[in-house]
Amino acid sequence: MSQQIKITLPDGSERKYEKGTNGLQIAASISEGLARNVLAAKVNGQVWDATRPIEEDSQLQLLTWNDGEGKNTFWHSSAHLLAEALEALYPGIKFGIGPPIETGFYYDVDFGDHTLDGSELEKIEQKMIELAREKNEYIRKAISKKDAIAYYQEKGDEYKLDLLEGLEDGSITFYEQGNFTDLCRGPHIPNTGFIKAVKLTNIAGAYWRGDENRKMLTRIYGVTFPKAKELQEYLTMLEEAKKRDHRKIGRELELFTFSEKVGQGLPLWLPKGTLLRERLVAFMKKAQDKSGYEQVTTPHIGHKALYETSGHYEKYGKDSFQPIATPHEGEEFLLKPMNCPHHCEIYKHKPRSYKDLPIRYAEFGTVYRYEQSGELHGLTRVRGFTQDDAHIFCCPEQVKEEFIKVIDLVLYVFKALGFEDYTAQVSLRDPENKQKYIGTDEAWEKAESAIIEAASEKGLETVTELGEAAFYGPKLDFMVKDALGRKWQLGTIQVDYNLPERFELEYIGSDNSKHRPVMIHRAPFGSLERFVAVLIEHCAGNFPLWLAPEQLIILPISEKFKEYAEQVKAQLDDAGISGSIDNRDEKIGRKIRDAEVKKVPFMLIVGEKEAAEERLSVRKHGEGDLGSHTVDGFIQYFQGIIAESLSK
RNA sequence: GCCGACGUAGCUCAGGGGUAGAGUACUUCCUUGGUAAGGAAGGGGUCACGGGUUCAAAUCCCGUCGUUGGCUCCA
Repeated sequence: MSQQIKITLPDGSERKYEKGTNGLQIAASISEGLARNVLAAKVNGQVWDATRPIEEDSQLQLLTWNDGEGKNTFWHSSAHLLAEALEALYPGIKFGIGPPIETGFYYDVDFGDHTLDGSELEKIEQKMIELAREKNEYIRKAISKKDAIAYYQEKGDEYKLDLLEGLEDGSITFYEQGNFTDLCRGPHIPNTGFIKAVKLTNIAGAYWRGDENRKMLTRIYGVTFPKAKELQEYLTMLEEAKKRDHRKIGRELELFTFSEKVGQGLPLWLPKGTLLRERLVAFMKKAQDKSGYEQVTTPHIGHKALYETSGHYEKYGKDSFQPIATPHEGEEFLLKPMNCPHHCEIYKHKPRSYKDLPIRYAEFGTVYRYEQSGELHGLTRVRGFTQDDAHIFCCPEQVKEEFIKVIDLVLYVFKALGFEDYTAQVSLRDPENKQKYIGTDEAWEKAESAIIEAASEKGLETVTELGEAAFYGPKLDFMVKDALGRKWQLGTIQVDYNLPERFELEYIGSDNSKHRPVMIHRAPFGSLERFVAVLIEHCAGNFPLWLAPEQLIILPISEKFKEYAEQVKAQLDDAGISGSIDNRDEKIGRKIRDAEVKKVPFMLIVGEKEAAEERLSVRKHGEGDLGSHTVDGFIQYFQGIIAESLSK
């Protein structure tokens, strides 16, 4: 007589099954459709193969493509399928690791002498589809460490042997599908037949174990789907994302450019891009003025001694732009990589009282950092950029309150610009590796708890990363994704107990003795460059009216109405609204099309009717004809939109 | 910095051992047109740069620079 086990489903219902029944069988007992879609089973909180027998009473959740863990399992199994195809096509190659990633999976492979060409990917995709059609089961096998080592020694795969070294005997499993066996913890989908659509997206080099001193393997990225249609949708989405690429839109809208002669990673802002920047700067200055900041201005270079004092020279000197020497005296100056040392010296220019604190110095400071050439990317990663930087000098008791105020400012900025989808990351130091950081344990602990408390008081949802702190202090970063889903850090708030120490900053307390202030570095945009890049991708170049570099354009029906167009322009100018006139010898349809393509928010069409009635035909970008308005009426409407978006 | 790919007109791209092509943009002319492309003509490129092979290189080879997808790094 067989034993029964009790299975509890997520809805709380309980069912009895024979001991040793697997997730797939349970699914089949519920519905055929469910059985067809089950990728894995979550048994008592652990993701298992759907085909793995369940031996005791358990909580069970059947995972499908709609579950993140289901997708992960699917892609992980796809990585194995890729490996199987590769082994069939390139016998003798060696394998590193092949995990699922946010979208898809990759496998790191050592091809020996062969260099994989992008044109070979199609052949590999076909092989994968061919193998998928065989519907080979993924078979889990426990194996002893000794046997596993023997297997890979025989195969000559030093990477798998390296991985095995870190594994404990008794917990090692192999997974086998078709003719391919891989060292793997699992879990996997029931069989390869679930994989219906395959796209290998790109090839890249990747160091074994991420260590640049080890061998570089060939990393093949791919993505797979249970339905061909979903692959099509994914590819369409990628194409749409490419259209939002800030590099493309930046060129088309004439916002910025790069020049080989000027140097890589050094953006050149064109007039329209500069206007956009200036609007952002004005916006930030206004918000900061309200929050008690004072603007300061400092030079682009600073004496080497300044950075020796700050500690930056010791830490980054070798990997920075090298010092600039004076011709005769041989004094050395550095291009400033950050503004804070300068601001510390401003703080120091006179004695400070506790009554002066907090002091908040803000500067749109342009800094220069030597970024590795391979790391440069459009405006998101450059070598010269302008931070919306500020440093708050306060007494220790004020840290949390100041921190909260800065969070408010960051959230205000994000809201005004429509960034709703961001993550807030608290970066703490790596407790295992404390010597990487400057400063005492006590100071670090104080700073870290101030951040955590401030974030929680603001109700901010945060993720915490150990080891991601700056060398001088913990921080709270705001990250936003670009069009292609790559994460970028924008706003940052960082507590610093270190620089005040190094610069010997002081204030006189109410007890008439000297005390050390705490510094908070903060930049809500992060850098204007990166912010603009992400903003462009966020709105696909359709900037909110108050930011648009070209807010409106007047389109005369024919040259007969040029004079009236000029008159309208003058009226708008008087109201502080600037716009140009399209006086080209083109039909109105053409002028409208060109303005639409340039994403100009408003088109004001003026012809016989409008000139006679002293009115405008208003057309809104992306929406079309808004009908006839008086000039004053339009001005009110226009200013109303701006006022509304800035009042949020 | 490392691995791979790419570099032809302002832009998007075709071509490919025998001194360069399209569309678009630009200029001029015709047209004076009412809500997403009116017509015609014309100008414009050391085919990234430097070497090599060859009777001949934009094309093949090597190097440099730049761009790009990753990796590593990121005050």
